[in-house]
Amino acid sequence: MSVSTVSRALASPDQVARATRERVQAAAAELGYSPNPVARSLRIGRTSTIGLVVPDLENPFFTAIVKAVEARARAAGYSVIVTDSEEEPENEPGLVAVLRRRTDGLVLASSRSDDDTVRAMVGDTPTVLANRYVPGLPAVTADDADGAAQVVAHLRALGHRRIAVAAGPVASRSGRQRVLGLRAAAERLGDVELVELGSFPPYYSGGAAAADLAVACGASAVVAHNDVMAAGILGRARDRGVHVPRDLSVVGFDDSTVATLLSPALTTVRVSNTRLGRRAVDILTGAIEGRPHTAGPGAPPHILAVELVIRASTAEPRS
Amino acid sequence: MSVSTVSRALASPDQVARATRERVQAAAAELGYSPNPVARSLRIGRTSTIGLVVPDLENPFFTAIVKAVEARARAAGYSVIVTDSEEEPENEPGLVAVLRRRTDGLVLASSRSDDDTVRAMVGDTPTVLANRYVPGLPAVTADDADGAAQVVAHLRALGHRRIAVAAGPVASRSGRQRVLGLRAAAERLGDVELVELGSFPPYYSGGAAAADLAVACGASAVVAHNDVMAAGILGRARDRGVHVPRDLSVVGFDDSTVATLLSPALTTVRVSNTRLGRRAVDILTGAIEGRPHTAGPGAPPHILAVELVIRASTAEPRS
DNA sequence: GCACATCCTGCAATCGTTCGCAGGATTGTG
DNA sequence: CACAATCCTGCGAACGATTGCAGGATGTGC
Repeated sequence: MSVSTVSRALASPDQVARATRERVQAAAAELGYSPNPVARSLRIGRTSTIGLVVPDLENPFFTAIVKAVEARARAAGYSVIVTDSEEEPENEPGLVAVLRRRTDGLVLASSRSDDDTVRAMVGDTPTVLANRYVPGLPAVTADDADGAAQVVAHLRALGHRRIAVAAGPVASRSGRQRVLGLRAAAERLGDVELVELGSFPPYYSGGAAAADLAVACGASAVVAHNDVMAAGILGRARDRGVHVPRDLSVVGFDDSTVATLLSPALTTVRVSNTRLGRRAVDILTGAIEGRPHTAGPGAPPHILAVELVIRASTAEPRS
Repeated sequence: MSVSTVSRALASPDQVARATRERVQAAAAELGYSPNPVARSLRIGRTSTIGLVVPDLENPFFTAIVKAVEARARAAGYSVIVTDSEEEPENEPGLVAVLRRRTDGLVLASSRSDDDTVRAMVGDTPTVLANRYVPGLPAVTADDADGAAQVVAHLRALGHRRIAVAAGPVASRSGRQRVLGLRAAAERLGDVELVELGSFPPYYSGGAAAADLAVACGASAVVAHNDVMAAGILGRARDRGVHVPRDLSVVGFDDSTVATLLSPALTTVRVSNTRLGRRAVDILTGAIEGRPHTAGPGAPPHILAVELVIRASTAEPRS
């Protein structure tokens, strides 16, 4: 029996006679044989592997993406090579360059590089952007602006009229969208005043710093760029004897795992990175396998709905 | 010029004349050529890729390992394929089977499978266990027992004499080691009494459940299996009006990112999964590249020292 | 019994490298 | 100038699969 027959028996069973096929399969099972994926990749030109680049593998915001991407890719028969750009834009091209050679396509999460650099480094490799938009490339993002609008509506309904914003890094797409969304919503409503603070580093320390400014400016509520900063606000407020939510309402973004761990549990905008990651993989595998593009070039980004999760850190203002 | 010359010019520059070498390198730079890693892997029989299996890619305990493994592997010229076993032991053999074919070696973090299954599924693939020990396989673990001893010493020094333990899953190696270590330390000291509660699921909810039992049993301090459970204890204590640390001291394990986010900030045993992941990769790449084994078969596991980080959740007991 | 269609199977090329081997070019030495 | 030693370079065979193509075996109909 020749290797070609074996190959066919395993890969396209209907092309070989039943007797032969069964003989092959029995032998394969007995010997524990399975085709060498490296050789297979070389011949067919596909590796069944995708690459994922994130700025920080330990940041809960990204770990949710990693988990979702890995799960979805595995379900679709792909392995995932992950890399950490360590928040440095200049690391990205190098990482992408090695990934392009070993994978069939890429998911770039929150790329910190500018539009042209992104386009140049991915070249013609099938690529999907997550939480980032570059004209000409498929992308999936959360509807941060809408989340911001929901936050403003929620706080206003509770009676807040003066709301502080603890902004995150300006380089972050979602950071900008969130501030823009809050600003737009406040203007639309007319009777709520927005006090923009920052920007702050998106860590606990940044939140702590913002807390003092928020209290000082007389706001009855503060919206943080993300949950971790909200944690910093909570911690600093407690240290200063400012009671949350009685004296100050606090809202986060992301609904990361810490949101429920804090006390009071955090009111936050849930951006489902699980869905985001899944969707990115679906689009990517579609492009790789040549299925009709859900996202042609020039298509708008897929925007996922977000959801305001109300917990214990927001309440009516005191007076 | 033949392909072999090009190959040599790029891979082993000293084997080709300087003039040719420079000509090749110039051309390669101009055309943006680099050898196809897939073909290379096929020929030399190595993929420069390692596989990493973790029970949950989103659990902060493991994300620290993922981050460290990826960083160290990248520095050593390897890519990392990650997979999530979803806390199901029965998923592991399948994942390992596909990884073995595509990678040069594996890191198995906190494998949930029993010893024989672990040995069988990895076969002769170079493998390093992280936070798990199976006789005959290289392993690196944290010194949980010592961490437990440090906790007991700390609490006893503060004046605690009745300490509750909120145990985690019995299937977890570190879970067992921690309880065993606490028990041994208490017995050694003689004058502190250990009240063992649980086991509980290692989540916020498990901690909350443990909190009530701890308060009821009259302990002045409680040691949780990990930081997330400690967060649950903190949250439940606040809801019930039990003040931490005045009425109850709380200690966690892991020093994960949440430890500092909580308030009061958590006293916890820092097990450096960064060092753990790094060390695992060092041993693995050593084995792959045939360097003198730091860990021969039958060698004891590498045990990393841990460190008690004292923050605000422990204090002298009230009376 | 023959022509023809159908179905399988094997041959051989191919994917893009690496590397042992041999031979040509170059250099050095007497 | 002859000869040996040294140094490069190219040839061609792997690595382990997939797949177009051709031909042998088998089956069908008349």
